[in-house]
Amino acid sequence: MTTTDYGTRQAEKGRSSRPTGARLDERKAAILEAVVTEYIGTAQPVGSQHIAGVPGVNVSSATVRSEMAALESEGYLVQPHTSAGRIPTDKGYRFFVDNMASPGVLGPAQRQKVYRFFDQVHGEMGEMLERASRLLSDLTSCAAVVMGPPHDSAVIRSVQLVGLGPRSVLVVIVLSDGTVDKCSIELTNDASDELLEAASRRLQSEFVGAPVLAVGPLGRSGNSDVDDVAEIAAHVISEIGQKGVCDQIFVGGPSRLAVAFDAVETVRSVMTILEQQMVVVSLLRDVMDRGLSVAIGEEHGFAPLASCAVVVAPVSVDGHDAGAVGLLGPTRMNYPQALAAAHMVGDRLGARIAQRLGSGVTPQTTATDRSSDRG
Amino acid sequence: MTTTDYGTRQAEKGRSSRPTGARLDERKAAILEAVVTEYIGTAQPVGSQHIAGVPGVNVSSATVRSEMAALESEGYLVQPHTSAGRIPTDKGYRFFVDNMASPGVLGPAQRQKVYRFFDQVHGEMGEMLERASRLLSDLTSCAAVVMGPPHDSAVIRSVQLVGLGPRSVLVVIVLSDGTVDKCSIELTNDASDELLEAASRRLQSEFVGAPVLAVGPLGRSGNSDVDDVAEIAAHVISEIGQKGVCDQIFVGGPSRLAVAFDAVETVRSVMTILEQQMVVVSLLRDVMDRGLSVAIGEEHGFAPLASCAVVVAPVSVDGHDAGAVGLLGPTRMNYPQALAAAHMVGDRLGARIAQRLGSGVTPQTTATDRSSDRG
DNA sequence: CTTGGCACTCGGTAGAGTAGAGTGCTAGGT
DNA sequence: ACCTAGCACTCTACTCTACCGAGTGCCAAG
Repeated sequence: MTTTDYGTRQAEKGRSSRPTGARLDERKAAILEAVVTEYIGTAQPVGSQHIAGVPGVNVSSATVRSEMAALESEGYLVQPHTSAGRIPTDKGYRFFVDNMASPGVLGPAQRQKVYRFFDQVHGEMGEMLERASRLLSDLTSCAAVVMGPPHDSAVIRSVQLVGLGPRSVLVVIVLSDGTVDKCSIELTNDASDELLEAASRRLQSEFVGAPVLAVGPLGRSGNSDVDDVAEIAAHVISEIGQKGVCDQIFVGGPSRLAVAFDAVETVRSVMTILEQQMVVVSLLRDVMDRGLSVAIGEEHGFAPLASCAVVVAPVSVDGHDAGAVGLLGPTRMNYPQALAAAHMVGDRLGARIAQRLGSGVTPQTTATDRSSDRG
Repeated sequence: MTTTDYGTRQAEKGRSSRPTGARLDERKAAILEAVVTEYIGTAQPVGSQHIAGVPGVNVSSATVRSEMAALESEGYLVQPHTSAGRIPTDKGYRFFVDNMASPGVLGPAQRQKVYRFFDQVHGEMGEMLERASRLLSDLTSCAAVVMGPPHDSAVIRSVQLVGLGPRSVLVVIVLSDGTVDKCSIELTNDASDELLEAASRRLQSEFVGAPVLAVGPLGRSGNSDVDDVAEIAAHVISEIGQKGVCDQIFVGGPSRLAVAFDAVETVRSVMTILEQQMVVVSLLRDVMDRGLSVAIGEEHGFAPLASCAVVVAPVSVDGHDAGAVGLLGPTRMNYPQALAAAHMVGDRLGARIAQRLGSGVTPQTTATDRSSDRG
């Protein structure tokens, strides 16, 4: 047999490994990686035979078995039941993710999709984010989340009052990040177009250029009618600033969850979560604040999503936080692909926003960025 | 054997009924109704015994059996297999819906929810519609769709150009129905604030008060810089008008589908449909154009939704089309409840929009409307 | 025309048996 | 000291069978 001679003595494994499994010797790592890869692909418990053959693990199934038993006792794998194959635990996935060779590459077809998307995308910011969420979900077959830039660093570019009915006024503000927010208010008295015009001018001169978070009460100018209207408007503007980021979230392809999970009950509960924007936002922020780009299973401390993994990638414009993209899927999601897709889309999105805003990001940065990804 | 002679002559039931079953005698109708009601509640095939007892059908199970057999041969019921109970066909549901005693009433708790919602709801139009879709899905445990007013009757109230970057401009338009639409454009040359201001004024004077559909090419005014910008802006505005209604659609509670259908495959395909706004819009419009408020199974001619029923209710403001609300669920959905909820929310929504816009709808109309529903 | 009775049908469930995948252990080889 | 082939064992998934029960259609009596 060809199996007679192999890595005779790749043996020093158990020696160098710390008890809690902070580090695994090379062969264990290779086996774990093979198990995870296989399980991600098939969703079936992986037996030692399937692993014995893969390149990088040129040992017999018997050896694999004993290594797998060790990996199980260290908490990286579990058996659904005796005499079944092994399944990775959250800890197993975590090791896999942390030790992934490359950050992962998208297939050429998928990268092409991304490039074409960002070449073609146009229209308004929200629309772009929404379509980006669909792109991401398309690439990864996961549910995707795209979170727009937080308002807290945004500056007001325009304030306008538009009369809709005699006492009904729409306050429209445009922020420097390209988002438009709006809120309708009801007045106690009829307001003429001239009055609204005057109030608009007052708000413009007061607030344009100011950070949206800095909007506060307005001093009286003397014209009490104008002041009344402007005061109410200033109030809702500051409210908009407070509520901050929550508006700007787009979920793409939740239906992917229905195919990713086979238990209907799981689908239902996960989708219910996804419908609660606040929860999703805080989940993503929390993961990012902890400096992670992947949260697996219970790592995010959010019980209803214990069977899910979350992948996040920041979007930054000129070094500033400009939101994030995220992926939600089963813990056995394709991490290399998901990470690659999330980071690539996140990068591109940031570059696109920068370009659109004509902010400090230079064309070179974008170009370099891009060629490095292509090469 | 008992099998020696049968089919004596309970045969003449076929006699009085028209071949296509346009009309059913009272007892058949009562039995059909009982079967549908029971099936809606339990999702289990309904046997003759369960029906024999219900008020309105005070006959023995044997009689019910023969009537059910007749109903089956007329196409109102089917048996999943011999010696199972009966399940309504689409035709059966159709009869049920068309002959429902009342348009259906919501339970007091649910009506209370609706009233509270419309008392408390505030903020901008889109937000209200979105929250309404959640309300509806809450009330009915179906996926809900709320479609905003079509733009085609809307008049432009305001046009504004806001500079975001040196060559990046956001076109913001406010329509008379309270919606705000926006689109960013890229210029080939840098534009100063003054230039944008001038172009804004030009667009304002040209288009404010005009129906959004009437926006067309702009004549030259002489100042070519201003004209260039204004022309591009006019173009995107007319595009916004064209794309019309598609922006304004809100889907609430798609996760309900995951509990309503037990087959994961069905969940996936239906949800995929729901993610395609265009399709949903045309579906609702189509059903409404055919003068229906319910489309059951294959009635809507949309194969992927053959196992679904769609309930729609128009939203009208002062007699004009102002969108619609819809519900999507399994064909065995609770039609009385769904119809009642959809119509009630549709009505209230129309009244609320009217009130907000201060349009021709008088306070009385609203008040009457409301008390009639309450009484 | 209705109803109780009866024979029949057929899906769902429970139990037994089997095949197969996978394991842990051990003895032998390098 | 480690790897590997072989082997006995375990346990799930699947099949087959029997059976229960809900439900039906038909009939004969009221």
